[in-house]
Amino acid sequence: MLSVLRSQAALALDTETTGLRPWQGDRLFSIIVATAHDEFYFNFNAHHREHESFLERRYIAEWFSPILGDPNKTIYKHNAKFDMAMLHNEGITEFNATIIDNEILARLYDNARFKYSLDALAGLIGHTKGGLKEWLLANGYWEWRSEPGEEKRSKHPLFYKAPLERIVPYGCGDGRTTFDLAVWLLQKLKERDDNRHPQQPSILQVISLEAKTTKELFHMERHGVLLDREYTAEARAYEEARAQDLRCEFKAATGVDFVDSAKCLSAVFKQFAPDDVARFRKTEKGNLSFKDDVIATFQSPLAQVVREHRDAYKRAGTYFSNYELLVDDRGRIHPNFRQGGTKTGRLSASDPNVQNVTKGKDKESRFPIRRCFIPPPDSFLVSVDLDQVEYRLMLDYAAEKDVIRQVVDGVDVHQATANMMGVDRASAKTINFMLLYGGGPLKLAHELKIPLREAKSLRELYFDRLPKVTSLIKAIIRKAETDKVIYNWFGRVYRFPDKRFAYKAPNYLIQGGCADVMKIGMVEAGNDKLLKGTRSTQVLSVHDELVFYVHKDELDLVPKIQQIVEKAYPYKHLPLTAGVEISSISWGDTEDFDAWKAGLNATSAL
DNA sequence: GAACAACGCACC
DNA sequence: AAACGGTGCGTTGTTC
Repeated sequence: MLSVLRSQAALALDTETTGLRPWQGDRLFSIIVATAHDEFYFNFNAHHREHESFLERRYIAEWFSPILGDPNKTIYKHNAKFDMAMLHNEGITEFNATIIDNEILARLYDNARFKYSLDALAGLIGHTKGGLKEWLLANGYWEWRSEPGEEKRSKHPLFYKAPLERIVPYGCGDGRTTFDLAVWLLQKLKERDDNRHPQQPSILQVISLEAKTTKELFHMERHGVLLDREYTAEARAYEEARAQDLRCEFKAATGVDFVDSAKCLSAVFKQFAPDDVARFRKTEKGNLSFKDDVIATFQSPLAQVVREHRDAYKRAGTYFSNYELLVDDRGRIHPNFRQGGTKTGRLSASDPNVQNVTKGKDKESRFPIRRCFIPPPDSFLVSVDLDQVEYRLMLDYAAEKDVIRQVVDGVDVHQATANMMGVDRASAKTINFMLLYGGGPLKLAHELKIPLREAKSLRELYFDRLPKVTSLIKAIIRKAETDKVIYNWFGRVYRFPDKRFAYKAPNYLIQGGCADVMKIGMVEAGNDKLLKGTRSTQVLSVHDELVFYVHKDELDLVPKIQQIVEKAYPYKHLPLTAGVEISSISWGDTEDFDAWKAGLNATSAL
């Protein structure tokens, strides 16, 4: 059987596991391999020890390392990084095979589907996923379990206890679907590619970049980011106490138990702050809105209590306590970077979402959240951040020479726009955002707090002074409407079957274009390339920012990383630039790299 | 209990 | 004619 598998150029591989937390103790108990014609079920489940398909767990690495370590093999998976993590737990460390993730292929095939689960995609090739979960729940193979940090319990299906006559066909079915789906998607993508305009870059290079990105992300996730557990615990306690005090204050003032819901707030504010009621705005669904910018204008001090409570409660819950629940026993957090998570090609992050960690004014708070994330003892935390990458890409695409000349000379992008228009920088920045996001005059008027008439004439002024950007945006929308498909600079494709959404096309093109710049940067600067064999590593990606741990003896890597990221985009008119920040303390304490270095030299000269 | 809608809010 | 893009996550309240 092994020689059969080792002779295959392409295999689908799937695992079955005790749970969804590879870094917090869950283990695989079976491996399913599918070839073009067959499926193989490998059972490592001690629960089925007596069954003839049972194998000792220690054989996993011996059997599967040669397959996953073979650079000439292609492995198809669904949610590849998860299986890689589970395999890594069994001692498989080399992933030299090309790993193709169906979710990512499916995004390239059609970026606007509602779901990308194996279940949802199986329909594309006429397969249906077996409903083992439902069967387990209905037949007593479950137990009550509560999520970490949660009180309420829910029924948890016990896959590892499932009878073999159920789980083997189920697992093999998934393996079959994974293989066939990958073949089908690759075929469809190649057919399209063959019919593309000769000047369009091939989708094959996008697929190849994504495959490399999968490995880099796996490496980042496996390594994880170090959590300052003492700080996090202290911060959580502080914010929880603050929230508690505010709830008491609310109760004392109103006699009502605080609940942050429209029901509670509307009752309370109508009674205690009738003057503010006049200012009430409505939500999209026509209900009373209690958004921060609404209640910030309230006269009633109760509104301030609510605002404060929201802040404390969110910091304690969404950030600090969540980190404590997700940290492993080595003090590391392993965020999940979802490679097929967005319509544009960006990454998304979850468990925790490290891409929405508060920034900016958060630095002045008692416990800034970014301080939770620290470098290891002998390393620095280095952040490389592309400067206004979306605007710059748009200017380069548009070849808007006058603005570009200013920017190349060192003028900030928004200031350069402001100079062209003869308006202030803030207005120019808002307009740039509008353009990038496809906003209309109404939104512009709202953002700048000016009458609609003025917003319209401001737009006209922009169109007049930056004609190249304007015509670029119009051309992209027109192309999306007529061709129903557009390609970014790297060859990533976006479909617009419905004309009504063509206004999103410029945003997809720019946002997704930047995403590919960053993916190239990640791979080139990553743990398989520049950082291979070093004591430094890449740890996080936040859209236009990459975060590294750079060992103290390897600081010469910093300018190299910076250069790689800046050079990732082959510009025509306007090069990209990246800012570098560094800290020996935390993500919340970074300072400009050059200034830091100058300070270091000054100190050592003493 | 589970699933969903609605809301609000953090980021780029 | 009119449209601000892309995310993840926590809580509340409703419904089955």
